[in-house]
Amino acid sequence: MQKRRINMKDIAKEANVSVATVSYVINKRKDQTIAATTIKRVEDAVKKLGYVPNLAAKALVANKSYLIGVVIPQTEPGKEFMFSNPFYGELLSSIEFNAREKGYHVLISGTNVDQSYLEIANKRSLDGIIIVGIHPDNYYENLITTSIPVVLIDSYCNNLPFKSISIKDRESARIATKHLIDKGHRKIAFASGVITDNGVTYERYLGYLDALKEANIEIKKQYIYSGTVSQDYGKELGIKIAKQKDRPTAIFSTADIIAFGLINGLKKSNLNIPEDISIIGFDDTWIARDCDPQLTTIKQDVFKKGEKAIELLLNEKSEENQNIVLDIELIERESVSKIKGGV
Amino acid sequence: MQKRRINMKDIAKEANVSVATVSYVINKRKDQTIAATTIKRVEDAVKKLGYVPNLAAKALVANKSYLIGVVIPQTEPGKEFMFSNPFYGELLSSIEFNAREKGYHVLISGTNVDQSYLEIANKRSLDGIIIVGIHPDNYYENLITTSIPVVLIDSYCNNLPFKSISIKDRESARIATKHLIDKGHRKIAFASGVITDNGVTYERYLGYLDALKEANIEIKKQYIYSGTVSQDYGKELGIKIAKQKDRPTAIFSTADIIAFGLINGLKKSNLNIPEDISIIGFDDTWIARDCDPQLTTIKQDVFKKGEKAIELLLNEKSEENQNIVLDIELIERESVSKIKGGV
DNA sequence: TACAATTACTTAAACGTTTAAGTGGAGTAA
DNA sequence: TTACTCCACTTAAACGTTTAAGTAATTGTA
Repeated sequence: MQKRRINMKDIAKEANVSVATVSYVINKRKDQTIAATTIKRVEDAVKKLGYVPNLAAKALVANKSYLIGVVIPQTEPGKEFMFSNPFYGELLSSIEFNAREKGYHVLISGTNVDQSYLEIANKRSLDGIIIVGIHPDNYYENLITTSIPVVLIDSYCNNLPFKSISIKDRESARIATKHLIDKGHRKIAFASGVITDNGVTYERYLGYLDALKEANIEIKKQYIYSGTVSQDYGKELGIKIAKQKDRPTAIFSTADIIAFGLINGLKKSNLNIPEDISIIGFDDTWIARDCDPQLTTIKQDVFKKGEKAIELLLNEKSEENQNIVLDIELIERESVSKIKGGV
Repeated sequence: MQKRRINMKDIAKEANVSVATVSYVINKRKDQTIAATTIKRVEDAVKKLGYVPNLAAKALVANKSYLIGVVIPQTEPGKEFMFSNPFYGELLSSIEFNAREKGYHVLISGTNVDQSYLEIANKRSLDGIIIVGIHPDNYYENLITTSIPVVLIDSYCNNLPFKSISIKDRESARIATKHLIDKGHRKIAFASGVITDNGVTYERYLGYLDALKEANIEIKKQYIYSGTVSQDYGKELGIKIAKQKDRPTAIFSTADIIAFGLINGLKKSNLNIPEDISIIGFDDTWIARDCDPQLTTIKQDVFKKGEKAIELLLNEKSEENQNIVLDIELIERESVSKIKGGV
């Protein structure tokens, strides 16, 4: 025999009050006056019977689920999440932590084909959706039609009416590239994942170009590499670059994990880092601290990214800035040095 | 003005049938006979009005939420998930994928203090809970009281009545250690995270001992290291081992990520791998493929682990084996060699 | 021809909350 | 004394489903 769930009715009976009173006590409603003795009776009954509210019922009447959907990029639809890049795992941790602080829970999901994620969101009456990273174009179009609040993390859909959190992507790429230029480098490569219109990668590409232009360095197509955000691509690329005739002396990589692969590939090809080639990464995940040599990189505050996302999503006050841009910091470690025979 | 949600009543009106009929059509109930023309009318109405079912209402009446809770270990309660170990990220991907295949969604959560996770589970009427890895002891005791199905992944609470998925942890550790012995090693170290009673680490420790005993090798306390499952610990340990007087010639590490750190630490101390020290890892995550040298390791099928977990959780047929043990495979790469001057 | 079975529905209660509106009674003001 | 305001509740509808039970028309069987 299935144990019946204890509900408000049971509490009401036990405390000798009506169900409404129980609801008022449990929700600590300020606009209702309840006698202290009654409150005590209800609270005792809750403890005695081990009452746990039924969120489904609450969701039904309030049309509010206390559920936040987080969409994480996947290597392929239906395949692995991009947790091989530690950045996403850390971000998810932060989102979950901050959501729970405010009484919300997190539903995860990968990129879906067509509008099925919105269907999930509606079915579940999600209170908000956080979209991390870049997804197919039509993904965003569908999103516009929903009345569920959306926050975009790390994508540039400036023409679309979404709240967003990002960092100074273009500026940070400029700073990273300038750091290499300041060390005397002029043959500077750019290594990234796929460059898409509304992605951070494109912004970082622009920042890279900015720095070169500022320093009057010619932009060379053969120094611009783009593949996937993975150690595998980085390694492959490292080996390729090592073989290249007019080799770059420094590489700006848009992710630590690519930089990590680059180091592997270059070292495998008997090049020394930073003596032969300087490398700068992006994100400052643990990978950066555990490369050999340790990675000079652009640090972003992942925890804050998650925190702000939840804040923005749950905040109804629309006076607030709807597009938060967080600061970054250049962390100098061992993978960048002055150019050989440099000034 | 907030757009009102389209519900079954609207569909019923549009299709000129009762709400019950709509429900029967939408749920494709085999035990109900509905005229083909009626089905068509209802389906057309659904499309026309863009009806999306309300899962909260469904959950309320059915006491079923189509929601599965996944508890992921955290570095500290309230801190980051252990996604720095890629194994957990991959596992979560698999769980989410397989859950969605069956119409369920995944709610993530970290380890919580006291019984609050169960409270969440009850509030949400979760249809199942998957607990990944090891959690504080009292965590499991609380879990027993619930009527929600629980599946444990990678923990050994044999005395507790939970379904579980694991691999042959003890056996695989024995195989790994034996592999080192077969290569002529006799000074074999064991490097792991914290060894807890019901954890995989303890089982692997036993397997390590099994192999040594089989080969009549004396067990030396100074060869048994345990810290945290992180590259940081591995690196620190590598440096420490390099300085040690009677250094081991091989190390069995219970996680690729520790092995990765070990390689870094040892190389930093000017030892060569595998020439000076052989290393074998565990899990076969991408880290194993991208160490330099590439890691010999024990491969486990992470996708299958997630798949079986969902299967076991959702399967009511209790005739089935309630403790699934998956196979592993030794993957030989570059980090293990015959002992120097060996036979 | 009578009645049983089948088909194709409909009716209405139930799930566990929230909340607007209602109800007495006590206290206060005129 | 009457009227009004608080206080401390209660009543009952509503949220959007599912489903057991009921019904009316049609078909099948003896």
